Amino acid sequence: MIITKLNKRLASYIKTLPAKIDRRRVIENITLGEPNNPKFGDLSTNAALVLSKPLRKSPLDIAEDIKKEIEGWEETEKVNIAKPGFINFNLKDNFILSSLKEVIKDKEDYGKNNSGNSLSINLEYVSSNPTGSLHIGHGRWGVMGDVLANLYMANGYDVKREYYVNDYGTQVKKFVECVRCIYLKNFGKDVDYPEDGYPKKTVKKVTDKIFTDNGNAFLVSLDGNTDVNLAELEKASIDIMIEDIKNTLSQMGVEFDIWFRESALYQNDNCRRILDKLKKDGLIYKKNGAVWFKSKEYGDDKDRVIIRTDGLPTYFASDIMYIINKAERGFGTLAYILGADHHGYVKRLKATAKALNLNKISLVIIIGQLVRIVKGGKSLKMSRRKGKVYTLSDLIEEVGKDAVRYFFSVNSFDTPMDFDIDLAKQKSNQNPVYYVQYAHARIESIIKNIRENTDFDIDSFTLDNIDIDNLRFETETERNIAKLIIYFPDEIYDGCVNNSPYFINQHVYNLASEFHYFYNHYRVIDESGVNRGRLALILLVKRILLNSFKIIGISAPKKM
RNA sequence: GCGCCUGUAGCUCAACUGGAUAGAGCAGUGGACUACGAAUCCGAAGGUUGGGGGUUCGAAUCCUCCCAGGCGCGCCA
Repeated sequence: MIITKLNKRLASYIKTLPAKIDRRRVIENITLGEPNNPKFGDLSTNAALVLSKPLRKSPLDIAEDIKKEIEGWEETEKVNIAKPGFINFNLKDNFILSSLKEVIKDKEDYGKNNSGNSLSINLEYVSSNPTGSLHIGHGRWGVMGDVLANLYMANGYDVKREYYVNDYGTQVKKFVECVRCIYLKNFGKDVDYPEDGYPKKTVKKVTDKIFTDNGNAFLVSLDGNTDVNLAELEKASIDIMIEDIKNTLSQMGVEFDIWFRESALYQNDNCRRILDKLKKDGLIYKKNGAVWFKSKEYGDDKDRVIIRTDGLPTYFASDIMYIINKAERGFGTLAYILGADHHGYVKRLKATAKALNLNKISLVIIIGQLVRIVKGGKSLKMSRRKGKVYTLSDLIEEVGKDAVRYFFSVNSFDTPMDFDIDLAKQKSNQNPVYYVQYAHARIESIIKNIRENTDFDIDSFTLDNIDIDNLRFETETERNIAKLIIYFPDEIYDGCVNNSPYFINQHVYNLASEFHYFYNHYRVIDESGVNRGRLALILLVKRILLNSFKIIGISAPKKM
C-alpha cells in the first residue's frame, strides 16, 4: 500500500505544524496520488495549496518546506514544485523494483491487507422475494455484492453473505393461492385465478415441477371437496422458487453463506419475546387497535405500525426482529445493498438500530442506482406482476458468466445503468472482460511458446526464481507496468474503504492496456533468445491479473 | 405536493470526492499481421460537463434557482 503509506506519512508531517491550524481538516483535504497528466511525475500532492490559507503563507513558500520533507523520504526523488503550488515527485526505480518482491513473497495473497482486523461483517444483498425469477436488476446486486464481499475479505474482514428470503406474509400467500388454482386445474377442478395474481407463466413452471415431483400428493378432501394441503403446497412452492433463484445466482458464481428465512423469525415465541422487550423498553404503543413503533423519535419520518389491527405483523415488524437477530449473531457491521427503489428504508433501519441501542454495531447501507432496461429506445418495466421480459437467467445464458460479472461490476453503485438488451447481445463479444482476459491468454501463450520452441527452462523460471535485484527498466512501459503492479494493494484498500468494487476492474483494465501496448512494441522472445527481465515482468503481470480476476470472480482462460 | 438520486463525446460510462490540458470503450474514420495470438496496437476526429447565477487561488464536483428524467412517500411486501 505504497500510496496509502505515503499519504499517512505526509499526514504525520502535517501534524508537526503549528497547532493553531485545523490539522484534521487540512489532512482531510490533502490528496497525494497519481496526477491525471503523467508529465507531472509519478505522484503529486496539493498539500501546499491546502495549507496556504490556514498558514496565511503563499503556497509556493509552503511547498518549499514540504519539498524538503518529501526529498527526505527514501522512496522518492525528483521532487519539484509546479505552478500554483503542486508538489510533484517520482518514485525511485530501485524502490519500485524492490516493491515487486512483495508479489513474489505473497503470490495469490498479494494485494491483500489486514485493515479489517477480522471484524465480522454481515452483507445482505439481492434478497428478492421468492415469488418470481430474478431479473437483470438483481444481477447487478448479486455481482456487486459478491465482489464487494471478496473485497472485504481481501482487506481482512470476516464476511458472511446473506440472502433474506421473504417467505412469510401476504405476498407468499397470494403466490401459493395462484399455485393452488393451477394445481387443482390439473385435476379437473376449476378455481378462479386471483385477479391480481402472479404471471401464469411463472406459476405454471412451479406447479409443473410440483406435479412431476409430487403428483397428487398435496390433494386432500375438505368437507367432501377436493382441495389442497395449503401448508404443504406453500412449502413446496417456496422451495422450488428458492431453488430457481439459487440456480440463477449460481450460474453467475454468486453463492451465499446464509439463506435466512423470514418465517424463522416467527418460530417458537420469538415474536412474543421481542414484543415484550420492545414494550419493556417503551419503544411501542397502541393506537387505533394497532401496535406502533416509535421510530420518529429516533430519526424516521414517522412512527410505523408493526402489528396491524387484524393482529398480523407488518413487514417492518420482521425488519426489527431481523436486525435484532443479526445483532444477536454477533456481527460487528451490518451491511446492506439496497436498490434505489428501497432508499425509503434507510431512515427506518437507522432509526431501528438507534432505538434498539445497537451502538456497537455499525450500519452500512449502500444504495445502488437501478438498472433500466431499454429496448428499441424505450424503457421496459421489470415489474414482477406483469411478468418479466428478460430474466437474469436468460442474460447469463446468452452472454456468459464472465461477461455478466464484468459488466455488472464495472460501475459505481451511484451509476444508473441503461441496459440495452439488443446491444448487450450484440456487444457480448466486445465486453471489456475479453480485453483483460486476452492479456492473460497472451501471457500464457508466450509461456507455451517458450516451453515448446526454445531451450529455455521455463518451468524452473517461476516467480520464486526471479532475481529482482538484477532487473532494471529498459523502457518507460516496463516502468509503468511495474507501477501498476505495486499500486494494486492500494486499489484493494481504496476500493474497500469507498465500497467501490469497480476500482479493481479499472485497475486491471489499465494493467491489461499497458501490457497490450508492451506486447505490441517489445518482445519477450527475440532472436537472441528469451529476455529474462521481460519474462519476469509478464509473470508478475499474470499474478496481478489472476488476483484481480479472483476478486471480480471471472475465469482466466489460457486460450480464447 | 414533500423527500432521495441522476444529467459529462452519437451510445455506455470514468474523472482518485475541490486540483493542473475532463478521460476510456463502443459506433465512425486513417494506418499496423512473411517473428511471442489482430479479441491487439498506433493516429486523427468527436465537449460551453442540461442551463443561469454564486462561493475561491482553482468547480463536472460545493451553494442557489430553473429545465429534464428515475425512484420513494400504506395498518402492501
